[in-house]
Amino acid sequence: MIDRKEVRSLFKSKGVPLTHQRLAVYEELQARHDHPSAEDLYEKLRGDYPSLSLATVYKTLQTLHAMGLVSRVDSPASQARYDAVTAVHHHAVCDACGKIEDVFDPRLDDLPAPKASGFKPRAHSVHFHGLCAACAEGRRSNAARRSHHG
Amino acid sequence: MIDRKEVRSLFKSKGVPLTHQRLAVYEELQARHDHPSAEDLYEKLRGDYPSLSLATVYKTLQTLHAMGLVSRVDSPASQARYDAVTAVHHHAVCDACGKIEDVFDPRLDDLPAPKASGFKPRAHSVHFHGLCAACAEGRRSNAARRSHHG
DNA sequence: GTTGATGCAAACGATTTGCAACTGC
DNA sequence: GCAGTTGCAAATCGTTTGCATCAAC
Repeated sequence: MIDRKEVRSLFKSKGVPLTHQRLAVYEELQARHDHPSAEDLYEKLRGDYPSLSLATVYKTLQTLHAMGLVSRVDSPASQARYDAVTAVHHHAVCDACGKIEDVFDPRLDDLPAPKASGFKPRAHSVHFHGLCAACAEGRRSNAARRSHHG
Repeated sequence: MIDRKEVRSLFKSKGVPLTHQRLAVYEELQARHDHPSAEDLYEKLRGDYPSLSLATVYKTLQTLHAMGLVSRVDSPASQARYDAVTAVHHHAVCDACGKIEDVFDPRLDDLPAPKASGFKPRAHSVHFHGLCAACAEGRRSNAARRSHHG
């Protein structure tokens, strides 16, 4: 748990201005564990910050994510990607070019089920994130694929 | 590998009309392993089917997915969900209500890395899919959250 | 011949962007 | 005071939908 003082000094150390909105979004996110969306946070924080805009929440989440203070659940890919392989398998996603490779490894197919809270698992999948061979070598041959957000 | 004859009889057995477009999308998807998006498929198939529309590709992918012939990579969630927990952890996603629960289990944190193709893994996460306690019991207390697509 | 799929264009929801006003440092 | 952020509204992107036409069975 990172307290307000630490947050303040982390922002300072990175030279990023700490605004009320940024602190509010971060503290709200710290206070709950239901993985809210940008919209959820906006609706909640509107009460305390009537002038807050949804665009600011989005920008703030990007900032916090870039600083490593928050994580995004699921893939940041905005487009659904399809696969004719329906057998159990997993994926390796290149963070640089967005390429998705299939990973077949029976050791990944049988993982301990989540114990908590009565969840009834039906399936699972493992996503590796890292660099594909091409990007790791520095030849950015696939880089064109990804329309880098920023 | 499912050949054209099997595809035809599978459609017939389910009473789903097999159109040229559906066969084309499915065979294109079978032929490649780069996990194309709907748009990718559309651009590729335009050459052979100049009258093909993007909407048809989307509808066809839904149909194929419903029949279990293709799988979607990543989560079908359309909204990004955030989390102030940046430590290594995993997620259990309820297919009925969309609720996301954190899963902490050190046995999931150290999985065999993908061996193939020179991929350099940096991190990974496991997504369990199934039913949360509430939905498994039939009380759909959280169902409102999910604006069921269909 | 019927039923359901296609193609088109408009609608939609999530996210981003341009720009003027404002605020943290 | 200045650089960088905010708020607004419009733009953008992926995806869905309504409806008339057309193809599969």
